[in-house]
Amino acid sequence: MAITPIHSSTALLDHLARISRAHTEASLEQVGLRPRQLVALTLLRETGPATQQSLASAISIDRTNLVGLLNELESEGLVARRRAEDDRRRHIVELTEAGASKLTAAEVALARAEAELLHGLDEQERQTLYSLLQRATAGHVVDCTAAMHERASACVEAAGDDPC
Amino acid sequence: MAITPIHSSTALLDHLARISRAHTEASLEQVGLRPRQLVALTLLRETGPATQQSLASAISIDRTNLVGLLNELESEGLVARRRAEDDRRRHIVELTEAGASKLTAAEVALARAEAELLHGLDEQERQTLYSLLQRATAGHVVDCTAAMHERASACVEAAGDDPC
DNA sequence: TATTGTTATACTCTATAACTATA
DNA sequence: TATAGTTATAGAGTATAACAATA
Repeated sequence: MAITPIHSSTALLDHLARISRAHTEASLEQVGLRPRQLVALTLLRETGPATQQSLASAISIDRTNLVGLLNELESEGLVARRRAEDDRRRHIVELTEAGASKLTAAEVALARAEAELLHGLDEQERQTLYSLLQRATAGHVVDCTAAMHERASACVEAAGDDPC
Repeated sequence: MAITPIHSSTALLDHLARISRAHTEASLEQVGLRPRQLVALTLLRETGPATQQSLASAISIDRTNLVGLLNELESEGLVARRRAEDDRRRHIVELTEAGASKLTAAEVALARAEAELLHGLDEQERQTLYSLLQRATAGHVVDCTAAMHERASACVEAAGDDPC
């Protein structure tokens, strides 16, 4: 039985993400989205409506930078902001139908570039990678939706250092 | 047999890489490395000595930005630059023993943060993810080492749009 | 007093163009 | 003329501090 070597996925993740951006840049630009906008729309679809603060922490960008990002998306009608009724300090952000359509269009445009990115893997392995990425990321965003903000304090107590 | 849904790993990759950076930032800073420096050292270890241009394309950063990155690494004795004998325009970059040690130290420091990042996956799944990432990235860097630069023209013809 | 969203701003990262030395 | 490395610099991305509205 061999000694388990040090397997740092950190560098590989950073590396592959960078390669991915290079490959998908053209496809995204063609649709008119930037990488973080794609991530934001994807997360809004997966988790539903969210406050700006929960969305910011969920996609790991600063809340101050999310403002401009949402301004752009909102001006294009891809997301909608409304005041939360129970706490008028909060904005509830949600994906519009146009946003969902654009997201689907982006994914179609990305499919080819992504196949090129992952040409070293066969179809089943790509499914496995997707599944693992999905579950790995899900462990960090699942409690951050707007619908759950009432349970925020309990969440923080339960999760320890998870800032959602 | 179900229709295969659109599985865009692009957003997930970008997302997880960003979460990863947030988690590993402290560990890396503690060792004194930045993310791209970690990637550069890792790739130099995997592929051996490389020219700056091949290294730049291999880790997907601009060759102009690689200069400053290598200046820092070289001033700390982590990498060494020497002129290529057969073509004095080229620099051959290689990992020093100090660089290899620092890389190992970084990986040890990262192990804990990485476990936290991937807490949604069990040990076998983490191994699978690592393996998939490694093979996915290997498909983009395998022909870019300095030892292969003699075969560069043949490589370009064979690989089509691979710019190495 | 604390929190949400916002603005202004400094800092880092990335990409483009031009220069040198070698080929 | 073309290429490898370098420099300078503009643009995009990111983080920090302060403010207004609300709790």
